[in-house]
Amino acid sequence: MRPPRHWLLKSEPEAFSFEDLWRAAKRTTSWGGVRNYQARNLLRDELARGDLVLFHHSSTEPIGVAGVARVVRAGYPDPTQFDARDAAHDPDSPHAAPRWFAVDVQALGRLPRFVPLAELRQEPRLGRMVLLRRGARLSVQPVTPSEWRIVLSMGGWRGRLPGS
DNA sequence: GCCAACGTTGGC
DNA sequence: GCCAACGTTGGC
Repeated sequence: MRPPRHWLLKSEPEAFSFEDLWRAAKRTTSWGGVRNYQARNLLRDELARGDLVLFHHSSTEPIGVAGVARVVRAGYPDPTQFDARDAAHDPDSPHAAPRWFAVDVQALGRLPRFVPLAELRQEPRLGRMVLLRRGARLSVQPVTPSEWRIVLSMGGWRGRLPGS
C-alpha cells in the first residue's frame, strides 16, 4: 500500500459544508457531481482509500480551509450522472462506460482554527500551492506533504498530524 | 482542427 | 455585482 497522498476538495458551504459532512451518517458522503474532466481523472485514477483531504470552502464568507477528511472509498461511477432529477445529471453519459466518478470521504475533524484564504496567501511556503495560483478553478487539487503539514499547523491541529 | 462565442467558476 | 480566467461548444 502506497503512503497516503494529500488532496484539497472545494465545496460551496451553502450547498455542502464541512459541518454537513461532520453531521452526516458515519461522517461520510459521496463526493460526486464533479463535471470537469481534469478533476474527474483525479477522482477516477488518483484518489485512493486512506488519502487525506483538506476540506475547503469556496464562494462564501469566509473562504478557506475548514477541516480534514479521509478518502474511504476510491473512485466509482458517480450515480448522480444517471439521475434525471439531479442538477448534475448527464444524459449523454453511457451506462456501460460512465463518464463521471465519485469517491467517498469521511470527516476526520474540524480544524481548531479555520484557515482563511487570505492567510494562506500570506504564507510564503505555500507560494506554489495549486489553490493559490491564478485562475485555479479545479475542484479537486493535489497537495504536497509539506503544504499539508503547513496548513494543518496553521489550523492549530493538535497532536500528531494525520499524514505526516 | 481552429477559434470565437458562450457559460461557469470563484475571488474580490 | 463585477469580471478575469478558464473550459466547452459548435460553426466552418
